[in-house]
Amino acid sequence: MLTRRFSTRAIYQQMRDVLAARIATGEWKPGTALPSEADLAREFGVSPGTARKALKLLEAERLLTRRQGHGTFVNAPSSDERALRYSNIRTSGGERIVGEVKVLKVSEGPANEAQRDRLQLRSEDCACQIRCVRLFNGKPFMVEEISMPSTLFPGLTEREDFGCSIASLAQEFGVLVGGAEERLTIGPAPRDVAEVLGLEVGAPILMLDRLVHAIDGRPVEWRLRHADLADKYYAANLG
Amino acid sequence: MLTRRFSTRAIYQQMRDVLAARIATGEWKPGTALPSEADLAREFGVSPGTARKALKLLEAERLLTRRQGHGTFVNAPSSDERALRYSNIRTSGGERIVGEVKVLKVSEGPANEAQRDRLQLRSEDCACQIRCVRLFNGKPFMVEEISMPSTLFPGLTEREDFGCSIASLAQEFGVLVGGAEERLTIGPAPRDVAEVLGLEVGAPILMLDRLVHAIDGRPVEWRLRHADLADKYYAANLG
DNA sequence: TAGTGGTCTAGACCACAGA
DNA sequence: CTGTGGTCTAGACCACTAA
Repeated sequence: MLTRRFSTRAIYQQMRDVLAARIATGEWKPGTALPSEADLAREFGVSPGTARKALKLLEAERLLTRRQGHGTFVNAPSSDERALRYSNIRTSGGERIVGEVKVLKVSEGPANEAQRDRLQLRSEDCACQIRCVRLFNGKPFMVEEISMPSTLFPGLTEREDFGCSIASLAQEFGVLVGGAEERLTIGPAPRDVAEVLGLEVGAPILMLDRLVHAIDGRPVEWRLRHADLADKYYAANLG
Repeated sequence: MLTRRFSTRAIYQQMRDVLAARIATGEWKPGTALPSEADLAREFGVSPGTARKALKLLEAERLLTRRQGHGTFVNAPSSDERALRYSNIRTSGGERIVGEVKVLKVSEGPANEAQRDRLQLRSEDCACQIRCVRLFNGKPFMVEEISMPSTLFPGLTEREDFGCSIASLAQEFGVLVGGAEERLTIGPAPRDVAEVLGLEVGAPILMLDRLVHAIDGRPVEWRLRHADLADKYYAANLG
C-alpha cells in the first residue's frame, strides 16, 4: 500500500521505482505480461489513474510496451527498442549499424583521472576497462575504449562475451540504463587506432565521447570511440 | 465545445491544435499568462483533466511554460528554450555557441532535386535559399546553406535580417517548429567553404544536414552546413 | 465475447507563489 | 490569503485485440 504520508515523493513515482526494481531484478522477465492496470492499482492500493501514470513513465523509459486491447509487456534489454537506443551510426542508406564486436583487451584497476571525472568516482574507486573494435561487413570501422565502475559490475572482467549491448550487460548486474549524452569532435587518428582501422596515422576521424546513466542518474558507462565514417553518417534526433 | 462525435481525433489533441493556433497566430503573445486550467476547461466544455492533457502536450512541445502556484505562460520563439533547441555546437567549455550570422547570398527559384526530396516539394514548387556564415568571437567557423519552401514563407527573400532563429522566423509566418533530424558526416571542405573559413581546400570538416519539421510534421527548413570544429564539439542527447 | 489499455469526467486535497 | 498547477480518486465509456 503506497502512500504519501511517509515520503515527499509522489505515489506514482514510488510505484514506478518498485515496478522498475521488479524488472531490474528479473522478477518480471522479458516478454512477460504485467497484471492489468486495475489489478496493479488494487495491489498497490492506489487509484487506476495513478497506476496508469507509473506505467506510462516506464513505457517512456522503454522498459515496457503497452498495446490497447493486448496488455503491458516487459521489453527485453536485447530488444531493438533498448539495445539500439544509443546506436546512431548508420549506413548511407539509413540502416542502423551494430556490427560485430572483437574484444582487444580487458583490464581493471584504480580509476584514472578521466574515468573518475566522467564516472563520478572517488580516488580509491576502481574501473573496468575494455578495448574493442567493431566490424561492419568484416571490415573494422570503430575502436572503442569502454570504462565502467567496478562497484557496479563486480567480476565483469572475468566474463568472456562483451558483444551484447550496454542495456543487456547492465541488466545482468541489476542496473537499468536511462539517458546518455554524447560529444562529437573531429581529430587525428592516433597510431594504435589508425593501425586497427587501416588508416594513416593522423587521418581525420570522428571521436565520440558517450556517457550512459542509469535510470536513477548514476553514471554507468563511459565510452570513448574513434570511428571511420566512410559511407556512414551519425544520426541525431532533435526532439 | 469540443467533442469526439465529429472527429476520431482525441479531444485533448483537438484542444492542443486550437491552443497551438492561438500561439502561432499571435492571438496569445509571448510572455502572456494563459487562463487557468479550470477556465480553459470551461471555455472548451471539457473536464479539467482533459484540458490539462492538452496543456501538457504544448509544454512538451516547448510552446508553454507551466509553474505550480504561478500559471501557464507562452514561450517566446526567441527564448532559449525555443531558439537554442537545435544549437548543438558548444565550446570545449560546454557553452552553447550561437554566433553572429552574416548573410552571403539570398535567392529564390524552382526547387532543385535535393530540395524537392528533402522538403517534400513537387516539381513546380519554389524554394528560398540563403547562404550565410556564422562567426564566433569574430572568426568564421561555419557556412550554412538554408532552403525553405517558398509557399510557407512568401516574400521571405525581401527580408533584411535572417539573424534570428528558425523558430522566430517561422513563427512570423505562422508556423510553429517541432522536431528535427540531423545527419553528421566528415568530408573534405569544398573550395568556396574553405575560403570563407580560412582552411585549406579539402581539409576535413564536419558536414551537418538538418531537417526541421513543423509541429504538424511538414518539412519547414533544410540546412546543409560545413563546420570547423576546432575547440568545439557537437553535443547529442540520447534521451 | 471478455479483457485490455486509451480517453474522459467531476470532483478532492496539496504544494507553491505572489499580493 | 487567493489562485495556480501537481497529485489523486473512483468511477464511466470507448477502441482495440485475441480467443
